[in-house]
Amino acid sequence: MITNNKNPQSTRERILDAALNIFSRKGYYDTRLDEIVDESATSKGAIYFHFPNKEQLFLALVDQFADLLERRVNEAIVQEEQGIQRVRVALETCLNTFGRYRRPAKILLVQAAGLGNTFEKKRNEVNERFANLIAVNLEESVTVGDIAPLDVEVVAFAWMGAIYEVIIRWVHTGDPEPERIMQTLLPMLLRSVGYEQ
Amino acid sequence: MITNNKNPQSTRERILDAALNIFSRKGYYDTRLDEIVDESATSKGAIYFHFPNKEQLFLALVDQFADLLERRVNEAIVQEEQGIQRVRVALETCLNTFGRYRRPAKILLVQAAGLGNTFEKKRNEVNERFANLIAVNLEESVTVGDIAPLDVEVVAFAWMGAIYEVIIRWVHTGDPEPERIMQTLLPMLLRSVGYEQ
DNA sequence: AAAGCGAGACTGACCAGTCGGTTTGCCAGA
DNA sequence: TCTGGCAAACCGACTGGTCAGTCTCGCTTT
Repeated sequence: MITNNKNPQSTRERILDAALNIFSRKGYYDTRLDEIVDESATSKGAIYFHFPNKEQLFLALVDQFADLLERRVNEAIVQEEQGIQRVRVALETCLNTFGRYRRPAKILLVQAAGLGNTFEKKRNEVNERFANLIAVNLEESVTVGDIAPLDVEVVAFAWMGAIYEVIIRWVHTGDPEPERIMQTLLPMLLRSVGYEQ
Repeated sequence: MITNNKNPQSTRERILDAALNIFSRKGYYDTRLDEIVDESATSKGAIYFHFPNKEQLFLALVDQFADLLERRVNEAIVQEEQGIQRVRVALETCLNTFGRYRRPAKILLVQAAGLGNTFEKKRNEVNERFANLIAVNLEESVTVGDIAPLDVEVVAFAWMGAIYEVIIRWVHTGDPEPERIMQTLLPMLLRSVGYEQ
């Protein structure tokens, strides 16, 4: 396991790290590649060696975090038996993960919106992935009889929106704390589909 | 009421109209001022006579729509007596207004996010206005005894997020239709605070 | 004639992306 | 164990297109 670097982290990782920091702080358009170069202590050449362009560098971050989130949710879900319990742990895991990874959350939730059509496509794609995950498990909850039938698609998107907005606010202002979010949002969402804990 | 224009619409309005069209279609950064010039059949000079810069032109649109929305919600609310009924018509009015004004909605909900700090500030400001409106009326519902006590601040933001996300999806894809949104989202949100129609 | 309004050619800062060059790691052959 | 050769990884000065904003001029209205 030999690296060609004095630095323990690979160049690619250093770039991703720096990009995450700056993008999450300034947003896509206000971030200059040269800032990423400085922060990562690499060079333009290195960036363009590892990534085709600025856009793809950004999207790599989005994908990276979306993958992580999905993996965690799936891992958590399979432990539970079908029905509302799966829905609950899915929500818990999302909230937890966002809480633990504030900067990636900001990139995914905030910075990836309103950047033009390429980014919107990506955001839709990611959203659809998660909304679908929720919808499937809600549907199962209905089948299993945990909750009454409802329009799971709309509910799934509404839930995501609710989570996003509260998290975004927390990302911006540090308030309300994850603790409080968990205590209010989780029961509220479950109640919204007619499930009283 | 004499204008110095052959065209019935004032120049300022033509600019705002064109800007709305293009911004909502392409987003802030992908919109060229020259496109707005073409679409509005005016000139750079006219734009810079009426607006200090591109950013302010965009924000003028955001404000314009936020004002409209707030006015409508307030008008609707005063007709009802305090408590959950006010909450219900506030939601109804929001959903209705977004439904009727698709392009402005897109500007407010999508294009104003992720554009850097100036825009985020504005978005927060607008959000806070509406979240507060909701929170106040929820608080009253609690006082009046329509619903059990809860963390109205978190709920308010969660509701806004839920509405936003579903509306955004509709704006993008045309689906689900406002009808369906109304039928699912409204009861769901009310249920989330423990109020069964 | 002066103010109000608008036209549109022009400018210059900015910054993503390029490109010729260097360094490093690795291996084959002697 | 040295050597030379090669490619992958990396460096950073430079470029060229882009576009927000400026500026000068002209028309219209009072």
